[in-house]
Amino acid sequence: MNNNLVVYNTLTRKKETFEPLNAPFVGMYVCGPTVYSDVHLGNCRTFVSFDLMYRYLLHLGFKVRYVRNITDAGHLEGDRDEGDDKFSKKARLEQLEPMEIVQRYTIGFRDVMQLFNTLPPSIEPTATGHIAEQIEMIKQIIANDFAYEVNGTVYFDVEKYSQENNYTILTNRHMDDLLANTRELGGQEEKRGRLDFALWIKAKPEHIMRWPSPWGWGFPGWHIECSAMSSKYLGETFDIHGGGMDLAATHHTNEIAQSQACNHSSPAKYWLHTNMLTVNGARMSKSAGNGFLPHELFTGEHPLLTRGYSPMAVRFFMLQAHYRSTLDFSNDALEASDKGFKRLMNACALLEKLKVSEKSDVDISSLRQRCYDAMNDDFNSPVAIAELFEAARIINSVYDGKASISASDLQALRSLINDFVFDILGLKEETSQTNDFSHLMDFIIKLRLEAKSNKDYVTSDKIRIGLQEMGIQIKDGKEGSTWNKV
RNA sequence: GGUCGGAUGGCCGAGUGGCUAGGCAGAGGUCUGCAAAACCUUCUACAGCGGUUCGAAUCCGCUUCCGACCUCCA
Repeated sequence: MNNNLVVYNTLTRKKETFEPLNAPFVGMYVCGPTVYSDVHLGNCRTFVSFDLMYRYLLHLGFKVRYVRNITDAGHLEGDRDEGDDKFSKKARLEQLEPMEIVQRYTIGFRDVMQLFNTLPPSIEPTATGHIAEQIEMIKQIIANDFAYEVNGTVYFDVEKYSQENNYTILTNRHMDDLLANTRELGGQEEKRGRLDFALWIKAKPEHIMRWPSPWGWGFPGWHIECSAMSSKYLGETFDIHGGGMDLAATHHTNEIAQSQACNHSSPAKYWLHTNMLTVNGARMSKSAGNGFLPHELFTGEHPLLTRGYSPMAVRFFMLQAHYRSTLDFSNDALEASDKGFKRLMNACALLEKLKVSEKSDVDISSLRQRCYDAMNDDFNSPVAIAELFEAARIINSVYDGKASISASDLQALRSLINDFVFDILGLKEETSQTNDFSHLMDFIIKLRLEAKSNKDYVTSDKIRIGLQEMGIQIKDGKEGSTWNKV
């Protein structure tokens, strides 16, 4: 197995050689969406980034169990231990059952993920489907004396935990500062420490989503679901835990604490965090109201966009930046990526039309190695894409008769494109109904060729310009004409 | 205020001690009935000020500016 993979581990704040606990098996847990509203593009970026990692690990030959949860219960509005969870609040607004909300946005999420050509996870567990596991875990944490119950609500005792453990191991903050800077919030009288967080929350009478527990009717706290589900499906310690950077300070910090307090073991060996998508330099987020919804992007129905961009062009745009960098979202940036993406895909399509020669003046194997080097360096897709544009240049040059390629090099080039462009980067051609359409186009192109050989340029231009207006571009070359959608 | 991360050419975005990133846009050329595409050549760069070094965009210090997290968010 080719494994020179190095990943940036948030836990150690440096790049480390990726060595699975139990190779060739890899356990990867990624914090999924909270399904109380449409996913915005920032969410999508995270899942596209982890899709890239998943695909690359699979390509390297690892047997990956990829678990990505659906959070459909318990997420509170704000850092309060009282108040509504997001599902019942949204449900009242829309006059729907909470599970109706969950169903609607779960389906929406999966549809969008499919449009972005992400592979489905191996397991997609829901929080509501794992209430029992969460209760068991809370019971164990109480038994280990790291949690306490007050009036039907169970809190995690952060200060006690931090006496024996490094609570802020993931973000390197000082406990003193945390204690000094935590906001004074209402309704927290029953907590012993101001950093304590809820594991189980007592349901108020009007609260719809509720389950019985040893502490009465309630619902799970904000972080316990991921601890319970990751350990259930991947074991107490697994290889990769991922999520957006915004989750590190609170959600992941608390997950680590819960797992340590429950199992006395660290949940994951490598913590991988993806950076934020920004708009005009500020983070795209639901609360900031600067979120782009996927369909706004695809249709172009947004004040900041001049036109729509296809899911694959957007995926390509995301992959042109490294996952740990912020990526700024703008019409100009998308425009540039869209053109580059089409250039790459057009070259890939030409691959089947190349003529082989005796000799080759291109070096495919070193190109392939450079693609591996890029991906092995913490999944550096932008560098890999730069190398693939070199492949595109080679393809175009051979097609133009300005370079030659041997049969074996052509085969190597084909497998390079297949492996990296389609399998690893997860890009795909977007032309729909290609089959019927292409017969038609062959016929039209033949007609135009006849007109051209009769020097009937009025007709040939009429065809070309007419097709152009329909979004189909004719390109005349030495070997005849080709076409593509614009 | 604390913690962390940034500042790269017209735009996006890699790189991180010496060697072209790449894409888009711009300029010139080849090809071409026209157009487009493609190919070739080319232009614009490392926030500022010091320091280390034979050599710094890259390391160190300071300054300025920006962002994220510390409150739900991927």
